[in-house]
Amino acid sequence: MPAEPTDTRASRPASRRSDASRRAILDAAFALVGEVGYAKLTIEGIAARAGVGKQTIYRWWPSKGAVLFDAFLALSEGEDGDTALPDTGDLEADLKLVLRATAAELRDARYDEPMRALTAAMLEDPTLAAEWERRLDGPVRELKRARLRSAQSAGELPADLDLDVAIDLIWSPLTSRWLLRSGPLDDAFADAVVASALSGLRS
Amino acid sequence: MPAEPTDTRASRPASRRSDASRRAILDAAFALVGEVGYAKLTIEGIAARAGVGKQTIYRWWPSKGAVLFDAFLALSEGEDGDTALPDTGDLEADLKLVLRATAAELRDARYDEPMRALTAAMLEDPTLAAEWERRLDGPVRELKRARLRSAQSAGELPADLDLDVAIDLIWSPLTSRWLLRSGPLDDAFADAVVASALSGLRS
Amino acid sequence: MPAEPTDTRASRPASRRSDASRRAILDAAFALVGEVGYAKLTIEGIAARAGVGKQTIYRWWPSKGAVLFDAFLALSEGEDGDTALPDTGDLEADLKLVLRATAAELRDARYDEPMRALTAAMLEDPTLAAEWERRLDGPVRELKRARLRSAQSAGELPADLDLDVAIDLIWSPLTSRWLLRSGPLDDAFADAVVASALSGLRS
Amino acid sequence: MPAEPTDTRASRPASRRSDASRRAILDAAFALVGEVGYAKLTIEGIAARAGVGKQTIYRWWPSKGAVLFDAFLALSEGEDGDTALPDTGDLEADLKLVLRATAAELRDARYDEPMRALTAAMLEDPTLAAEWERRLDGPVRELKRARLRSAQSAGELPADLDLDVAIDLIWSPLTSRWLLRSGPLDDAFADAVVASALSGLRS
DNA sequence: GCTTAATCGAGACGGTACGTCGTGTCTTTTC
DNA sequence: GAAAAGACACGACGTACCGTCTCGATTAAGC
Repeated sequence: MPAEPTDTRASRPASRRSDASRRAILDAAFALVGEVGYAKLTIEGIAARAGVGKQTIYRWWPSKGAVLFDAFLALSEGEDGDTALPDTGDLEADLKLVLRATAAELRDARYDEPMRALTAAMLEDPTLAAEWERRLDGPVRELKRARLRSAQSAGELPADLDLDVAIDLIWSPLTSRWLLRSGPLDDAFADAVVASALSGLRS
Repeated sequence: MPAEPTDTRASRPASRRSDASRRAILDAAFALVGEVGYAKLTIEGIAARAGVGKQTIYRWWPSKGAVLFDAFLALSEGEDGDTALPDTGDLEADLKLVLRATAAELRDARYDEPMRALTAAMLEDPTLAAEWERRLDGPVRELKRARLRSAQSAGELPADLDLDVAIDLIWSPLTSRWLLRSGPLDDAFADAVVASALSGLRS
Repeated sequence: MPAEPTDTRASRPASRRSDASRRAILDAAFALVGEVGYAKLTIEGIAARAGVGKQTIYRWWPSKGAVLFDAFLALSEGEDGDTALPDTGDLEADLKLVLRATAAELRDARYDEPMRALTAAMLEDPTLAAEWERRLDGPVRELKRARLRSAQSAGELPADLDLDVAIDLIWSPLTSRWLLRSGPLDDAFADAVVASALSGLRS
Repeated sequence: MPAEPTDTRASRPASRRSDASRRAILDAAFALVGEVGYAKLTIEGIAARAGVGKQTIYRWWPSKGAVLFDAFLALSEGEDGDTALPDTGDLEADLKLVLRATAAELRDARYDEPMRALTAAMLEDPTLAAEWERRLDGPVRELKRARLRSAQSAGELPADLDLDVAIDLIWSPLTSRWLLRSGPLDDAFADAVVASALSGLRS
């Protein structure tokens, strides 16, 4: 994984690393994985597509999974406005909104294959999974926690609720269906999951 | 994937296929994937371990993922006693029992890596995922549905409940945590998920 | 090599060997070697072309070279009228006639590639070469010797001439040029070789 | 075949080709073909023996025959002192000397099998034969021609003699016997061929 | 502004595995 | 009991990538 991602704004003192090559590699990796899938993604292919020597990739990344990972990071650094989940005071409505948006993204052809590839990479490489947890999933999970805590303060959720269990209950049905394509990822499903999770299956 | 799995009892007249080789290949694949992981699992390695020519694998399976898949099938055909989920009349207790058992299995070193590998294979090959759905996950899901229907009859669950959503709500937190190693898979987690899913987070 | 070739006219008592298959194999081998060359000639290819099981070939021949060899035998058994070289009393004229005919045959596309193939087979397999010597080249060489002996009787050649050296001197330039394609195989060359061999390079 | 053979003395700027690997491959090919014969010579075997990746062979040579060919070239580049045939003024004696030496070389176990293999390769691949003609046989033939021309100047041979026919007449009996093992390659044979060729079979 | 060392593109290298083809042996079924 | 058919263990094919290693040629730093 690349040394330091977040302090791009600041100094960057000692490195003569070519940013043009870095971007070309990341873009090529993202584009390629969407075309051929993770299994057929190769370092050589990325290098050729990016117009870059193989060594330039090996110098900065330990594996194709790590390249792919950084391609995702670069993507989310582009947007990254979402510093918080919506909080209108109506938890159920807010969650439905969020899950519908997530489902839409997972249905988007541009992201489906690459994210599936990244998931495959993490399945086979625990260090990637840990990095994902630290850099992307962790922060997002904290946002989710914050929204649920807000609901606790508002009395919408019990104060002693285990937030990690709650988050899994709300979000994992979506990712689960997506990963194994075991059902449609539509708004109705998102709504049903939120409603059921909040009110319980028992009436 | 081999043509006919279930009619092993009957004739099998037209094929000169060697059953000894088939078993050796399946066993070797299962053992190897536990040792080296899915990414480093190779057809050549399986053939060598099984004492078999590569062609014998290529003749009957289209990919290493398909071999792995059949290795799992062979495994579950061995046991296959579980024709139903426990039904004591107490849904919550029964589900806790089942989820605890599932969690235990996912924690078992003998199955963790191979199942992770199979999941990776299915992520990269939709036809494998479909086959998995048809042959293993589908039947199991039907057992789950049956148990929930029984609970509906007993008045433990509302009659108009969407059973597919319910099943996802109950089981996906477990698989989700397992896949990305995002938390412990202990009995407490299993219990908490079942309780929350049934009673709702709002309670 | 097949057991007994020459007594085909007579009994054939104990063998249930299929003559149709034998002919089909020999024809297929001869045709195939003309199309793809010796290196790419395969037992499987011959069997497929002949509509015959591989085992039928392995049962009766030890190698693809042996099959090819028999294909040639079958060919020359068809003709085999030439029980003697022409003997008009004029040795030089007779030899020119014979060498021109040989050169013409070597130029014939139908025989060039197959004979080249057979030569390659003999280069790599001394037992084939020995068989060739015994069954085809030997008898032919005896015909040549007979013609030269006749010339000795007629006083055209010295009585103490080493006939084997003489035969090599007359015939090997032709085969040599043919094998390595080191020059044209036309009538002029044949004539020049005969003239030079008989009269000597010195004057 | 490698691009430039003769300008080894000069720069060689543009190629990053490893000379150590090249030599190892050539040596391995020559050694192996002497041990197992041409038919059982494999690229894989050469690579293994040379301690080299297969791709390094495929990168620089189109076939095993071409490798073998270069192995011979490398050999003859080592010696290559023979810039002319002996010329004592006595053509017959000189030719006997040369043919005896050639016969001795063909009898030498170190060269017999490899040269036979190279001949087989050329039989099956006309481009190899052409290259052989251009690089080895051609120059040698020029030396022969030069010696015969010298004999013409000295009045030992007629001025209008076709030198190509003469060369074939003198040298092909030797190669012919060698190739098909149709007789002994001793000094007596060499002497008889030279004497007969020069003086003619008709005494 | 000059130099000098890290980085770049390119690509050869020793390897491993790919998926295919042919070998020679074997077994099963048909004639 | 030979023949067609074809599965099998084996081994080589020729290709694709791996990750490492030179090669000059930029190229940006610090002297």
